[in-house]
Amino acid sequence: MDRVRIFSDYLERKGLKTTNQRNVILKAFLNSRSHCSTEDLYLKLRKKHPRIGYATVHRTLKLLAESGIAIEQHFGDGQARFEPARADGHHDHMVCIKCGLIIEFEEPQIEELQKQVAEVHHFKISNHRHELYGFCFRCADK
Amino acid sequence: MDRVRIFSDYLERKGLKTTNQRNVILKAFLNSRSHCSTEDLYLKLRKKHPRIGYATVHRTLKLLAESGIAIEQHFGDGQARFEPARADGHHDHMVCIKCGLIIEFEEPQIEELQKQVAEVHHFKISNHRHELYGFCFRCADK
DNA sequence: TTAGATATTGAAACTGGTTTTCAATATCTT
DNA sequence: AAGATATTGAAAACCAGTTTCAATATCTAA
Ligand SMILES: [Mn+2]
Ligand SMILES: [Mn+2]
Ligand SMILES: [Zn+2]
Ligand SMILES: [Zn+2]
Repeated sequence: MDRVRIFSDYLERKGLKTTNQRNVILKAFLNSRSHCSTEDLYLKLRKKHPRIGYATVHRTLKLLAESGIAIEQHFGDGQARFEPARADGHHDHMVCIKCGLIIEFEEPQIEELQKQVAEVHHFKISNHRHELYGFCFRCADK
Repeated sequence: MDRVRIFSDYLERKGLKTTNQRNVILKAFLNSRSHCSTEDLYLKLRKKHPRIGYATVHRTLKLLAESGIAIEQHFGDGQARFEPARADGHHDHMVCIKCGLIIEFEEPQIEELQKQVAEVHHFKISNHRHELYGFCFRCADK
């Protein structure tokens, strides 16, 4: 289903209202490069919509995360980043600690193993974070 | 080698000084329950050493992390937690999002797979985080 | 041992991303 | 169209963490 629809359904279910700002922010978010911070998106929006406030951008990103359209990431630099959830499912990240490059990866065997480990401890996983920090191909050989 | 010695060697190597506060904080940290925040350790210390300041506790925990004696963790509640590094090596965590219980796990196969994934992308891992969030055995069945 | 150089300390101020407040405005329901 | 309710943007508050600074402690070299 269309993500615009998913969002308006979510809003209705929660007794919230559809507004112009929310629509504009949703569209800009979906077209944005991945892993953008509130600040990133706010600055990008400001060009065409100078009256939208930072607080509204951040509130809307939180709503998008709650509705499942956005995934909130924390890569250790102290600011939240958001990326559109993918239809093709979950992925994890490698983060270059020199240049900031983010590489995405999927490894079904790891997912399976972590599921097994959780079962051993009678732990019910609701989500997880798996991040590799280090040097990308470009930064590795200095 | 004794961790007290490791720390004083580290301080000397960096041109820093051995002080009473640093010794007291190191000992309290090593005896503390794992995964304690600066606040946790500060409050614990205050009973016997009411003149030690919060800033000194936090500065010392950072030094302990730099020297390899402590590992700094972030479990998504916005505050850093520290645990003594183990002689028996690395481990990862499951965090109960209801009661806060932290379960530690080691899974060499996952470590090996993540190493392989990194190699495919010519990425040189310097450290990683792998955390499972969900419900512990006690909280799972409500 | 002592004097000078240097680092540390604790309290308080500051930082920066995030969250909340609040009065004005927009949306929704009848 | 009017009343009820939610949203908005600017500014203030929040809060873990970090920095500042004058007083104090540690270290080094006579
Ligand atoms: Mn991603
Ligand atoms: Mn641990
Ligand atoms: Zn890089
Ligand atoms: Zn629990």
